Amino acid sequence: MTALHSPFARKLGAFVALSNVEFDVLERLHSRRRVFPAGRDIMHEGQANQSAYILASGWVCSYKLLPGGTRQIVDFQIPGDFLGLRSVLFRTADHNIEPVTKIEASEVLAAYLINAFSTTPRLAAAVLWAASRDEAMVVEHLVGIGRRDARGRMAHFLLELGARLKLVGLATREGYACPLSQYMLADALGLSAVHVNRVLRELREDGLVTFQQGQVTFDDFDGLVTVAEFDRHYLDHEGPLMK
Amino acid sequence: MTALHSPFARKLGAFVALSNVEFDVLERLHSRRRVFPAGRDIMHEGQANQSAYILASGWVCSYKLLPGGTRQIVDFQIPGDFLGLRSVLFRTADHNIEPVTKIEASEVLAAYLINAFSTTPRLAAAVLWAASRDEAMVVEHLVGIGRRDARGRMAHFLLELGARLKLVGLATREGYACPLSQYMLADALGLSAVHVNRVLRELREDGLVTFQQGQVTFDDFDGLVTVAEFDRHYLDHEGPLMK
DNA sequence: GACGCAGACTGATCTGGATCAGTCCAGCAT
DNA sequence: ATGCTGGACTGATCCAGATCAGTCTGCGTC
Repeated sequence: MTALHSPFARKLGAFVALSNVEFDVLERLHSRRRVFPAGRDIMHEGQANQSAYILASGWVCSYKLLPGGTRQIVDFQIPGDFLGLRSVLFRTADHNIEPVTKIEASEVLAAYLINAFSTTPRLAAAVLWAASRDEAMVVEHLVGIGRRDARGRMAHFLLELGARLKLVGLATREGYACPLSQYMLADALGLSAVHVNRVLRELREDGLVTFQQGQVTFDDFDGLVTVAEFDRHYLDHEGPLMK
Repeated sequence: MTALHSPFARKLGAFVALSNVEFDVLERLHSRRRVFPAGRDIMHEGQANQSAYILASGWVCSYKLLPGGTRQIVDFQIPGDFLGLRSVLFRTADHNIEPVTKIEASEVLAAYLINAFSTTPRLAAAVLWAASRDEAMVVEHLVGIGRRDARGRMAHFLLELGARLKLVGLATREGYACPLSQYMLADALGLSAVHVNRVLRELREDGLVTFQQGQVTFDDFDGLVTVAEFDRHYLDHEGPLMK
């Protein structure tokens, strides 16, 4: 059953047990499918009247630029994730979105969404859940940057990404394919690219993880969990909440 | 008209122009009002089946603890803010909540909320908006910790708090009352208490802000905005979106 | 009125990670 | 074949902020 649905519907289905009608509304939500090339931003901070998207395939990152020229990547999105939901709610985008790879995404019209809430109110709760899950990830990211050292941050980041990808079938306990450059890791983790490189080497030399040629390999999963202080329950919400 | 409503209804009213019926539903949402003393946590990470609250008066902070013993304060909540919405959606709390002062808060039952979404779907959008606004603040906080230095972080933090408090009538352009200790600031900004003290002194000596005896005074608002790289549009969403 | 305690504050020292200034590839365009 | 570009990688140096080890209030309490 789940295999028939989009990653997005699958994700929401993990929260509320959805009826066929609700699944239908969901699938019809993403009507206009579009393809974007890697590297060129699809959304800019300050831009008004942006539409939101649901990511179907590929990776993107959301980031903010500071006047000083540095950037902070807030999060990466993978298939099934919302892109720019806040930008719709706020009428003007409060962050930038750049495809890391070529992506496919379907446009979601705000009016459509509100309308779906009226006809199928449980979807409102489900979308609220998805938004809260995103927030939880940003919070975890914040804690990492505020209180973990570079090694811990990197370890935690690689594990979290693994957990998220596993959920959509793109990772195993062994590892996963990862199209991120060390520069992007640096911008995400609040480090310099130079230091990212060193930390990655350390982790590799300690036999914990290897990140080379776009491939993350867990050499010692449990060891990595330890240095990351990774909470194994984080992100598994054990089955639908609302029946 | 707005003065008649709770801070929470006021906040949502800033997003959707609410009908009287909708206002009524909103006010009935927070039924059971409770009082909690300062200092003793009202929610613990890992705790199941927590209820959510809407803060009516006082300050609280949400934080996470790391195994190492350090803590990261994720955000402070002020009147009108949701407490622990994620904990309800996830069934188990993913952070701790500690009242900074004595607080009054009204319990919100999940079933009640879902029900309100069905009868008044526009409220669903409004709550989603409020949740997104919270997320936007966490994101800004993340960017600050990741890419701003200690001075900038502190300056930005004090300005943001000012902006939020002004919205509920608890601050002016001159300053505001702030019950936070330097230790709390440290835990929020990812700094040590010692360094918070020094940064605060620097900002005071530079004639930018004074934070003494629970009182924040903006000595040079524009100067502060400059060192904080504070976006003046951040957090003012210029009137109701949905008419 | 002394004891205990929490918060603000300070100086001295240490260190994680930034910054600077590169090299060394593997494409890929000319 | 030659140059160019972007990412991975390295060594040397520097500095923002942590840590350690205090002092100095004011305030509650026994």
